[in-house]
Amino acid sequence: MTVTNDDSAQYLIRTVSKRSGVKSDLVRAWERRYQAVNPVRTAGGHRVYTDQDIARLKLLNEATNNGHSISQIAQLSLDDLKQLIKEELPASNQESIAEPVKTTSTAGTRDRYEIAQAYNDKCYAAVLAFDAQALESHFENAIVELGSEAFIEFLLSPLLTKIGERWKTGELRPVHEHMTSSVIRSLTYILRNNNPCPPNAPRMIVSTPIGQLHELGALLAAIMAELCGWQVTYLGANLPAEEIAAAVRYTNACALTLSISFATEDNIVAKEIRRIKKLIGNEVTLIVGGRAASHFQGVLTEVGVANIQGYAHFRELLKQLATEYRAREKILIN
Amino acid sequence: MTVTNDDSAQYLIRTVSKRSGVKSDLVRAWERRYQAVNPVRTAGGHRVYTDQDIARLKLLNEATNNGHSISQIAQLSLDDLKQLIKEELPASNQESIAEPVKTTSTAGTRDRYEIAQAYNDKCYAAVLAFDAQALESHFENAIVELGSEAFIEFLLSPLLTKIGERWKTGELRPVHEHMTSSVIRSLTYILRNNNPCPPNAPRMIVSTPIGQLHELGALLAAIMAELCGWQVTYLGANLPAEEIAAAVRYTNACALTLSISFATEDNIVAKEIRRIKKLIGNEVTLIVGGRAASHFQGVLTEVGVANIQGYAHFRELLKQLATEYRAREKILIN
DNA sequence: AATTTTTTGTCAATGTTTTGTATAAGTTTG
DNA sequence: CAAACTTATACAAAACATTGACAAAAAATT
Repeated sequence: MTVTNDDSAQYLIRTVSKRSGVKSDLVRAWERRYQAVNPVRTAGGHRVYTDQDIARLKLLNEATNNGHSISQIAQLSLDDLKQLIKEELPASNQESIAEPVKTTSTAGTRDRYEIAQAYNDKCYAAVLAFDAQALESHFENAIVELGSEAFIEFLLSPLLTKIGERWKTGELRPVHEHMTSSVIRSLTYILRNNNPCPPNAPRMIVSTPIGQLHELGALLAAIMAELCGWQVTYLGANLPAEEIAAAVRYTNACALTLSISFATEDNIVAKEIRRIKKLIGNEVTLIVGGRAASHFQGVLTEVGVANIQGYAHFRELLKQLATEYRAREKILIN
Repeated sequence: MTVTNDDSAQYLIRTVSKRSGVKSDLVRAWERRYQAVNPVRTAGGHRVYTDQDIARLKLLNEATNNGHSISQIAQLSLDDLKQLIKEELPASNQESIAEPVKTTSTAGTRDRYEIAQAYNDKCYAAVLAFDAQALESHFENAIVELGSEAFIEFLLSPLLTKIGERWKTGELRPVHEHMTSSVIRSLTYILRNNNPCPPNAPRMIVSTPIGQLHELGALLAAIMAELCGWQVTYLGANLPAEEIAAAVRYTNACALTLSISFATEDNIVAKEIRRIKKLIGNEVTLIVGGRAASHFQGVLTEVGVANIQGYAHFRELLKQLATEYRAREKILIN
């Protein structure tokens, strides 16, 4: 993986420093002493870096903070570095000595937004070109650079919206969406490992009712819920009410999220939602979101479902519900 | 997880000390007096340790605390040390998570088969219990312990067959399959990373024709193809002929694999296969496999498609085609 | 039981390496 | 021209290495 990335070098050293968190002097020192990066030069000799270089420096920074010596890891490949960081995570709970947890000089919200913007363009271009490898590679870098939260809020969420729109205009075909969701599904693995879910996390099922073939929205919901501390079982799209309800029962889930991104004229969706509600009962919180959810406002209010109003709203709801259920769980135990 | 076979992970002594709980001076003393570890050195003479060294020192520390004399145990192997610790505390504080002990020397085929057998039971139990987390965890361990090849041949392939069978008898519901494929899809990431595809790999599209909702077979095919050196774009299940053909065109794929695991009475599948063949032409190799593929033998021979006869057959075909296409590519370049 | 020997963890002295940062003087860029 | 780069050299704090010594604990011997 990550074979081909955008090789187009474009950043000067101050940008690289700002984004990676490594001071300019140090970037040069690492290059001089250990060839940690190999930027090309302008005609005048200024260093020009690629996105990969930034990701690389960011990882090197993190790894050195974790105790690796720069001289030893400077020449590792991007993949090896990622591996290295990943292996660090489980070790952190073994720390006997209190460590001065170094605040990784995180980019400000403003910066992140702009970075995400740049990634957004690249990712969309990859989708349009049907280049799954490039898409995955961009996503990987973006997760490293932005962190999971910003990745979802500033990149994934807008990107999926954009894809949805372009699909309607005909610029994209259904396969584009399939390919994209395929890439994102395999990325789930990284995101999950970045935020290992707490042991007493409440469970949630995420799916799409019958007739709703678009799974990007559901996928986004699943990822967001995981990041908010839920233990999510994602089922994919287009499932009958009975199946969804069975999954809720099996997992003992306390919430079910359905994504509806396409407004159909028939009343299948409404029917399915009613059936689902009946099957899962009132103990399980039913959440419905998606671009076309408001089209079914009638049924939603009828069965008493909160319609999600965008990213922030959903996130709040998830966090609130999670603490609520955790509290309830505690009472049951005591 | 946390498999310690990464030779690239290199730490200086302070980190080793912090992680293992053995003071730096003592680490050096143990090395000097008993060769408890054999760190390599930097050009300047600093000791550089691996993850294994850390694990080793951790165990040595624990063992000495338990009353063993360092001189006696310093040279024991990692496995022996683990054994030692285990015998000491039968049920007290089992703090360390049971680790999938990777035998340093590669297990023989016979062993692997048996190991896979054990995992098979565990995995199926997880599927039955609808426990996605457990399933993912078992898969992760199995990949480490068996290696990608054996994982697919001895575990994944039989497991999916079993799931398919049990689904027919009604022991499993469709959701079980959805959950399983969801887990496997996110696992794709690991497998891909284990076998980075070569730069000049031939491209393949994997999907399922319309009406075929079962994606496990396709997923398995995709994973196998990736392992055989293909660059695979997986599209999921239930796609119309036009979409699949579009994907082939976009990616310039030289092969298309379809999985058919359910024999329908209507002739939609036959129709779709004919259309696909027409759309992609003769330049693109069309491969059809799956439990129910033989049910459509008529169409398959009509359009000239090889029907896959099991794991080994598919694997051979993949490798053969890959080299064939790579050779053709070379000619085109020269 | 008392004495000697060995084992083992810790420390100190002294010199070297690593590594982040700083300064100076020249060059490129807009 | 000013701001931002460049190279080259320098510097100091932190970390590491080696050697040798020392005392408590454990084991062996008398």
